[in-house]
Amino acid sequence: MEKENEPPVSDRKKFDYYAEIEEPLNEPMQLKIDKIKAAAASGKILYLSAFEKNASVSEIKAKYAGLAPGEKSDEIYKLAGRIMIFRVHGKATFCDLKDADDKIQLYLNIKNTGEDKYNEFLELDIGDWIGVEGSVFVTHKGELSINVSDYKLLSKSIRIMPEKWHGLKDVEIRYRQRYLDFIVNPEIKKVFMIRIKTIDAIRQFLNSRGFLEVETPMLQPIPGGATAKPFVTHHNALDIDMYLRIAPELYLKRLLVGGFERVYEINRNFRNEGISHKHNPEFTMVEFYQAFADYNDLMILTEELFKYTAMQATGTMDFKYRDNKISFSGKWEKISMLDAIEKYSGISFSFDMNILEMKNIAGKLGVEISENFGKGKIINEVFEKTVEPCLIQPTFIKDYPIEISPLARKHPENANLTERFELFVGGEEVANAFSELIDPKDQMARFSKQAESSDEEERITGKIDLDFIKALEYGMPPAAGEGIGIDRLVMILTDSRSIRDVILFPLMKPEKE
RNA sequence: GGGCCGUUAGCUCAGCAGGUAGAGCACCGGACUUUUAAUCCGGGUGUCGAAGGUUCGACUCCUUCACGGCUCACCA
Repeated sequence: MEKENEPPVSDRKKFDYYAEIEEPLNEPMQLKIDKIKAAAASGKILYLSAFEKNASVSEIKAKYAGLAPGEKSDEIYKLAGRIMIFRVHGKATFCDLKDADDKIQLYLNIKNTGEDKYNEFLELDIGDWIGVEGSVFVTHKGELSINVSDYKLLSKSIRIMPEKWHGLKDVEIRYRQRYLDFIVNPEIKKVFMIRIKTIDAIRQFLNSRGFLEVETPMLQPIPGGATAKPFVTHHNALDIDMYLRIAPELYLKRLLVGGFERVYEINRNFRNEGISHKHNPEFTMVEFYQAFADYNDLMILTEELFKYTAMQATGTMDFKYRDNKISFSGKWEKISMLDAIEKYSGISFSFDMNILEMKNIAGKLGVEISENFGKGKIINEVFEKTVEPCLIQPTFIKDYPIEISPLARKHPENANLTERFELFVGGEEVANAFSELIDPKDQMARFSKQAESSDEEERITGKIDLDFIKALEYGMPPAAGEGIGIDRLVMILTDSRSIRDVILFPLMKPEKE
């Protein structure tokens, strides 16, 4: 970061900020900087502290929607926004002003503003923030406009805006400089509005069902509740390593031990793994727990939650996602994992089968099986390969093998299975839930098995959280819990190709100097 | 991490069997008092992602690297 030609600290006052912005400086920017320097030298204030506006563009547009060409209002409005484009016609000028939700055309006429003010206006640049005062009218061509009588520069823009017509297409710049993306590609705001409304709807729904929103540690001494590599950090004063949480699960369950019956948390989890169009290192989940409920209760609740959320966030239950049409309406299918495999691939697996026979079948399907895979893991691999891509409409897959479900309660009818379901939409998993394991002895046994696993990743996350076991020893009520990946859900609701399209500031590798 | 592709002006993109680049928008100068991608006249503003190599000569060919996209593997 240090530059060789950087002046010593004592000379910093003389340091020319504008000369250091970028090297080399393009001509349009250089001219803007010259303009700024000249204005500053003449005592002009380029960055005001506030502007008292009395209307927004969308309010004006709603109020004067019925105005006919040639008609005008007597009322004077004060609006503020960013200049997006100029159309100069000699002694009259049009320009578009964009505020938070919409944009409106400004009209300046030298006769109305006076010569000095008019000419000064032409010195403004695209990107500048201004406050304007004027009346509403409709042009000959039918465009609702503001006839500006006075204006103020509120904040000066130094950089050049991307192109007005093609916008900003370079996805790298769009993700890195999301603010520019919002300025130039306003349609992306719809995606993020759906995200905002989705989270809001989930809160409303859970609150209405008596769930309490809580906050549990993101900085944890032992990361648990999922199988994933954690981010490691260090607490200086305590001189201990800490981990960013991979899931809130174990803390939310402690609250059930403490007597809370329904809790939820909406926030980030962090997993130190690969980045892809489906994976960002930090992602948002809602996780909730309901005492005295089992996974069947949560299937009913989940279906209601998704339907409510979809309607609140988008106003519809029918979506296009990639090449598929998805509908949240109607009753959602519930099918066990083994039945689903039989339904979609014709293979009838059972735990009575010889493991070699299972490996054989899996091998024929082209599923890669490691030596150490047990029956449950083989079944899951076959499921992912043959069934998952077919689950376009919302489908609950239930009764997962115990081998891949270390925190779920055993199925009462089959000790190889658990009371667990996942919800699939568009061929992808969006929710994962189960009747919770509440027997400390059983939980300890499963943690120990994980800790001894030959899989390195499982071992890292297999550090046993003895305090959690202790909590269970005080008695946790029967409960069911669920996690829903909000980024994934928003991707479906907005037909987004990449998780980065639904995250405001997705992680990007730092640009090198 | 593997494979494939991309990176040229502030933005969107051309270009080249190897002779150091050109359009539109933006920007600058001029005309224009209801336009809306305003129009008309004039002006190209560049470390062709970075570093090596081949060559008389590289934006172009080769190698390595960086960043990004798609895809496979793993995970949500």
